[in-house]
Amino acid sequence: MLKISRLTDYGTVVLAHLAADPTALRSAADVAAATGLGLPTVSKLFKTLGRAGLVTSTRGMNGGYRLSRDPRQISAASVIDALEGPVSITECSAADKHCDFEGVCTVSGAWQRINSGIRRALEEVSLIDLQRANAPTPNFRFAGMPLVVERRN
Amino acid sequence: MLKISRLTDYGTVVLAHLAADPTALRSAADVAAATGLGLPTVSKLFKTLGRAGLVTSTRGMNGGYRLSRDPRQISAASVIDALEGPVSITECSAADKHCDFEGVCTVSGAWQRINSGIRRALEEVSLIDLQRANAPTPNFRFAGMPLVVERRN
DNA sequence: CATAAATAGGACTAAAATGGTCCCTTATTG
DNA sequence: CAATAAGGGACCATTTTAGTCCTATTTATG
Repeated sequence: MLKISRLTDYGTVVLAHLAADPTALRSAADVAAATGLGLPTVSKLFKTLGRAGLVTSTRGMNGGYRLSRDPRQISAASVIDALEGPVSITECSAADKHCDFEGVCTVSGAWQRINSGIRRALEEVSLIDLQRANAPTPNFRFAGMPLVVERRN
Repeated sequence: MLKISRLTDYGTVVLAHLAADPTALRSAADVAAATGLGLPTVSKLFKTLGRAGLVTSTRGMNGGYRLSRDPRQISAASVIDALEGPVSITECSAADKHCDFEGVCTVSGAWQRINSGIRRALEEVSLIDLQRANAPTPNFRFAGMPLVVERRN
């Protein structure tokens, strides 16, 4: 457990896809087709990622999305921040949250340290790392026949 | 985000309480009273922690729970493992899970690294760290009058 | 030996989070 | 002005989570 949500996982997939060619402008539909995710889902992801400043969008015909900065500068942490809100292992370790016990419960100190450790691990990995080896969807073949891969959703 | 569940958080609280005196046998009711958590909740936690081997139980009158080993040997990771199942940041990075895309999606490599980083952070913190400074519930007072602290659930 | 105090196991339910879809609006191009 | 994108947000089904409760079992004790 201690999972990121499935949407966040998908978020890294679509971002990794953009990272493959950071200058290209890709429509949500293109990315959906390339990744096998549903268009509405990809759309929703990009909207959120746009608001968070990880991608920039161009509207209108021939519009689409591209990364707002070098993929090396986009960490797994920032993706999670964008799609799930700031990383904080417990409810009370979130910056703005307060539990009625915070005076008593000084367990929080250790959680803060754990939190930093986790955050460090997440900062250290960039989109480049996520994208590396995430080859463009290969064509599966069985005995020479192309295989159709089921969509993910 | 990237939170542990509330139950897991509570789990560390009750374990930290046991860690305060590792030799003492404490009933679920005692721990509930001391921590301000509900008895059924504490009970449920101990049952699960028992199955995971983190606490040993004694049944019958005057029974209760104690840590099964030195609190220094009980890491935050093991508590999470016990209450939420093994730490794995994405669904497919869990040992037994397989997603139909694992052939294609080599994003997984990076997630594995992230996972190890997180796990390391969680291994490094023991119950001792969680317990330290988790003082026995203080008596709050306001202008000399004792204050009642609401139960957490 | 009966009773009370504990844990053990698991069913059940209300509430919250999640994932996915859809609809309507706005912007841009040709 | 028609077609194609993104933007914003509502909506609903499903799953997960938290918390409670009921019944069985174990053990100390008067």
